[in-house]
Amino acid sequence: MLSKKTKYGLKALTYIAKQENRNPVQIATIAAEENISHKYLESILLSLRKAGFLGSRKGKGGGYYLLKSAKDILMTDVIRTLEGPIAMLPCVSLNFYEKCDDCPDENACSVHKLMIQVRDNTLLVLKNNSLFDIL
Amino acid sequence: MLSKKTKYGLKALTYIAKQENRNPVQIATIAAEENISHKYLESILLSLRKAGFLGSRKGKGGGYYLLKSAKDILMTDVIRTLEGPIAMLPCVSLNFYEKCDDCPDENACSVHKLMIQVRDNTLLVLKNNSLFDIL
DNA sequence: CAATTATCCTAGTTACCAGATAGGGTAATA
DNA sequence: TATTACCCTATCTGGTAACTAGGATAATTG
Repeated sequence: MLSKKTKYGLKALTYIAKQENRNPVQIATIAAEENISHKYLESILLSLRKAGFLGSRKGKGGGYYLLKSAKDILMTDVIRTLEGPIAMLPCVSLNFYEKCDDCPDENACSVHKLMIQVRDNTLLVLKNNSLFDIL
Repeated sequence: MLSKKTKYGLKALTYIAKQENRNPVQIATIAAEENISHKYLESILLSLRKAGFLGSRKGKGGGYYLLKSAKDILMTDVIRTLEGPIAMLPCVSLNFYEKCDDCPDENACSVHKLMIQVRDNTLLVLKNNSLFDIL
């Protein structure tokens, strides 16, 4: 299951990407329009800024804006930033690999093999979708 | 992420399915072989029995055994029993649908559409894999 | 029958964390 | 210099995954 954090983050990014002009969008605006808790959204946007997706400006007329083209923001990257691993098991994660306590040999594990298939199919979708694609 | 419950359940099922004969397998045996907490596994196998995958026999020589052919036990069914929804968002779940609090119109939600794609691709894999296939 | 075996069932416990909140600090603008 | 809006750290709270405890119940075997 995707966390609300990731869902909110994706919705906020699309909201910002949808703007006609390039003006920064304020947290309060997004929070109100997308029905997200203001303070919670604040922390999410902060993560997205630190990860290099967003830039920000303080003061009057400030807010958040995209740092790259929507076509260059891939779903895999956003999800890995906010959610963490995309795989259904740590032992099949490409970016957040972790060994299972219970498996002596993961190549012999039937669940492992199955989850690699799931992972690859999921990645296929997420890699081929940019922020631009989901607008 | 898949819970350990589901992972343990799948491993236990494959362990039972691997038996040469049709003799019941004891919880203790599976727990030891697969490095799973005995008591925890007990509750998992109970769920699988109630869901109709396993049968059980008490007393000496008792244990758990498959109620259907391994080919008729689909990954989708096992996962839905132990894990719940396969989809990444409640609003795109086929079997555990739930409306999102924040979305007034889910057909207008960009995340919603993306997650439908992910769900369909995941289902493709899980539907085409039975217990027999992952042995 | 009685001893043993192994499942059945209900009820905890513990630790973690997602989601949300609080409050002031800091920088930019007008 | 007043206002705006992001920046940052800390904290709270409810839910739940993972695991544990202990006895009841039923089947087998000698």
